[in-house]
Amino acid sequence: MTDQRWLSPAELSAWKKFIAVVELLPGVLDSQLQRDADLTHFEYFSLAMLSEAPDETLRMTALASLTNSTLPRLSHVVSRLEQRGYILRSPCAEDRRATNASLTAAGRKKVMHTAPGHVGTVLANVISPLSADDVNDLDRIMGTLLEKLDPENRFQARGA
Amino acid sequence: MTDQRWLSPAELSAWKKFIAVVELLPGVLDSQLQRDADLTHFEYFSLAMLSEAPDETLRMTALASLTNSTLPRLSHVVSRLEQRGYILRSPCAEDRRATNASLTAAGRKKVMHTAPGHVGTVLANVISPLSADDVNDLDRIMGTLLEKLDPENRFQARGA
DNA sequence: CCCCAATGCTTGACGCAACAACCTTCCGCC
DNA sequence: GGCGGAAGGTTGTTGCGTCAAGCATTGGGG
Repeated sequence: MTDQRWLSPAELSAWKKFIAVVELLPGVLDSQLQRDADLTHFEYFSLAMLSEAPDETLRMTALASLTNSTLPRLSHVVSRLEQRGYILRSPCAEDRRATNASLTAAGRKKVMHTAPGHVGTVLANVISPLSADDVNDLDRIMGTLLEKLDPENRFQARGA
Repeated sequence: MTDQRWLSPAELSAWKKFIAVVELLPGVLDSQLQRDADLTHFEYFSLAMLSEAPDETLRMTALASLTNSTLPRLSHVVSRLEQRGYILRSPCAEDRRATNASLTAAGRKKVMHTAPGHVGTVLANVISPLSADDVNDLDRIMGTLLEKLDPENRFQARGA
């Protein structure tokens, strides 16, 4: 904390732009999903993780790890998604403390129906403005940062 | 929305990592500031913007633009910071609808005292892991994205 | 000169996230 | 085999962000 180095001009420039993007991007994603599917990005992401899981089912803890959320937060969100009919909770046979969350047919349909618009937003706002080289650089840089921010690789548990 | 292109493997890889960082980074920044200064990143950023402004004073609208927030949000946050003695509100002479927000002496001290730790966190988690080339690439890529996400350049009103 | 729309900001109500407290089940150990 | 601690989830409370009004001021057109 007494590491009293400041940022160089080049570093400061990059940092300011980076933090601006970090603040703005979630709003863009959330707005589109909210408007078109009445889902937050976190809700969509949770459903998407389930849709990619074997049997479209995950333990709460596993899903919390994949979505980088706390268990209490996930529990609340899953409760809402369950009430809306997208997710079904069931006790886990192997460990009776645990709860499995599974995608319902309606949930699967919701994800499939929502994905194109979301992907379109990502393309329009992030991918399309960048060149192929930019995308590679972005991949490399974010990979480096993830090693710092998420050492256990919980978030990126699924392969590149 | 019927632009039914999907993401290429390279794009998908970059996107997954990027979104992971976007989700994780705010938490890292907020945690450090909360722990060491009892401030959210947004509160710190607001104070920092004021500290760089002429007379350490800005109209609410101008500050909202710099911090990329809505006016209601800013109004609430400024109310809290005012109660804590870091900011003073005063009516604007030129336009009696407007409100000026100024840094108090305590607010200035708070920013000066908080900045080093915050910069240290940024260095440790974002800048240090990257090479000089990485930083340049990051600057270029985020600049490109900002043109899409913030066309009016409100967020980056101050020079690079 | 007056009216009316637009601007600048504030306030109140509601929803979601973080934190803490709690209950249940599992497991290691004696 | 039963005791204590750890792991897995759920439930309340508090705090912040968003949205919808609302009030005051300004500026432009009749």
